[in-house]
Amino acid sequence: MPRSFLVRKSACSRRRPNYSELHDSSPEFTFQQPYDQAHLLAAIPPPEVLNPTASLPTLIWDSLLAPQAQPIGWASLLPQEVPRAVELTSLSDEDSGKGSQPPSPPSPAPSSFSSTSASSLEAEGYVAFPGLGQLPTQLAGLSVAKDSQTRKAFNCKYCNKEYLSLGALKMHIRSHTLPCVCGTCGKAFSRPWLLQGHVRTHTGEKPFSCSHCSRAFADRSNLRAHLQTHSDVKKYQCKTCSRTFSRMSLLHKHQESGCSGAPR
DNA sequence: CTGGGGACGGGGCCC
DNA sequence: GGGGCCCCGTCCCCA
Repeated sequence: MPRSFLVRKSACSRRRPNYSELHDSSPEFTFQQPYDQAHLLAAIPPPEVLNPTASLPTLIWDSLLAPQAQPIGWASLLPQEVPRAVELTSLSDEDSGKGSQPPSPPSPAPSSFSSTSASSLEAEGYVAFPGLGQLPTQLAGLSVAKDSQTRKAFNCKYCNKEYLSLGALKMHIRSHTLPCVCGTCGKAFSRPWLLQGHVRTHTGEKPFSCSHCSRAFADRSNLRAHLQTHSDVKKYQCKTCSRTFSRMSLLHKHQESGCSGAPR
């Protein structure tokens, strides 16, 4: 699915995504530059708490994921560096980065989503939005439908997508409201860890390093893709010519350009 | 044209 | 049931 679904690629510094058009204030999460280098260094957690490979499934290329492929330091730059955050309602959310994250100060404050019974909100015709308090269901873009049986279905009013659970819908709605805003460039994201990954583009932090070469990556997925380049047998194979590719997109390109059928 | 890196999205699993 | 975390996937750009 296109990444533009949530946030259309735009120069970060150019515009603030239409988050503000959906509601008018109080981003749930913000990051802001400049980051304190001392914090970046001091925040490197011990290896035992960094074990991003622990839960990786066993795939053909997983053997390449050596222990070095670990975050070498997630900068816990947040607590001191969110001067513009109106209310940092959930620090733990911010720590829930895309990759495995080092420990962070516990956050007793739950997000506004979880602080109120969804069902009671629903019953009252209200829905909670991060940083927004509660909005009338109609304004929030939430509609509740029932199928022909007894099971409830939750429809997003922004796109009419249907979900079977309120939780799934709430998460989906975040993709419309984009509550996580970068304090540096104003770009908005649906989830804290997306913002966290984005912040790395500002900080230059690259916690995921390749065990086979000196490269490091800010994104675990990109490391995974990179590891494919070290493998003779790559993950994606053309059924016609048996040629393998490191990425699905490359395989698609290969097939679209007309596979000759001859092995290469 | 191909390969690879960077950035980022949603779905789903697990706790 | 909700949130954290991870995987898979895609698009864009560049060499």
